[in-house]
Amino acid sequence: MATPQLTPLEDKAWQGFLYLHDRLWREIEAELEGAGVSMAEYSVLALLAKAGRAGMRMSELAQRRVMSTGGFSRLTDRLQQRGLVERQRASDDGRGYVVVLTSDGRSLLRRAWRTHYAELRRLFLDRLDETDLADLARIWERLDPQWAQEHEVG
Amino acid sequence: MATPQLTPLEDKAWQGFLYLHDRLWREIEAELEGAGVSMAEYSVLALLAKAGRAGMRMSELAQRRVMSTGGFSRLTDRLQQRGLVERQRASDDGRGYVVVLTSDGRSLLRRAWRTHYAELRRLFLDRLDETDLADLARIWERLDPQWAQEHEVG
DNA sequence: GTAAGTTGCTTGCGCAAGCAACTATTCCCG
DNA sequence: CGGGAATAGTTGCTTGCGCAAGCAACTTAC
Repeated sequence: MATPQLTPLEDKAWQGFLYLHDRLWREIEAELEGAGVSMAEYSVLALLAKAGRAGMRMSELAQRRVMSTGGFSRLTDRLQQRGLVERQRASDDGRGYVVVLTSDGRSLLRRAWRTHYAELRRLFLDRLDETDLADLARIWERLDPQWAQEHEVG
Repeated sequence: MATPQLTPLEDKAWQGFLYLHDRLWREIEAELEGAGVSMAEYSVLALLAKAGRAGMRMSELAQRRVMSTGGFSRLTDRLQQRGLVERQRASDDGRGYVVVLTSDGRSLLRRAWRTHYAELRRLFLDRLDETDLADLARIWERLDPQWAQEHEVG
């Protein structure tokens, strides 16, 4: 049996996805270093900001960040040690924790956001138009309808 | 000054990019484990296969893989120790090496490719049509014209 | 031809993340 | 209810990677 091949278009679509993700991630992370957070940390803080006072469960955060619960437990440790985040026992489930942003966390996030936003504009948003963004959104929906549903504009 | 906000569409396009990359990477990597290579290793072998007998310079491979030269040096060590790859002194520059796939490397890659291909179909290609792929290719070009040029279909 | 600087790769060190084993709590079913 | 299975999170260990310093080979300027 002959090994199947990717068409040039398939290859380009896939390779570009891998390459550009890594490149943008690295560049934004390098800039964020000035604000004192890694991309991973930043994105957790951002999720928590959206969650507000209610906070979010460890496990859900880990899932959204696509990382193991073990790894996430340590990430939370670091944020907590720096006073950016609090663990609160979940009222409805004694096994779990709800993670909540502290006011220090909120203000660090505000600072980091400026950097993050500037880089995002420079590397991503400024280079794409509405159509491109809509195309991307449609593609992510096709690749993971479940994710898309949870990110419905409601 | 008010902090600028992302529009819902901008947010979705960006978050989906981050999330889907990580999810697909993880799932494919999990399957590749059966073939005995990580995604990072796999993609180096694949680059080398394309390069053929001529091989590729360490530095170029590191760049394409978006990793540090130090990290790549170790990655090459691992592949070389397993006999999948050879370092050959570069004839035109005594500091550098050219990395070349061995026949063992080639046959491992062939096996890994089947797995990789199946997963890629399942998670990515089967869910998108030609238009989607073309949209992606166009978007990668806009995000990094230089990369696109190097990946010209010739 | 030699000194000053650059580039290609390697190496010591530290950190962040995964896995798997463990604890504590909750759920499920007889 | 009682006891086993499932779930939430933590911890010990391992691994892969980045950073920065180092070495050797190349380049440029004088």
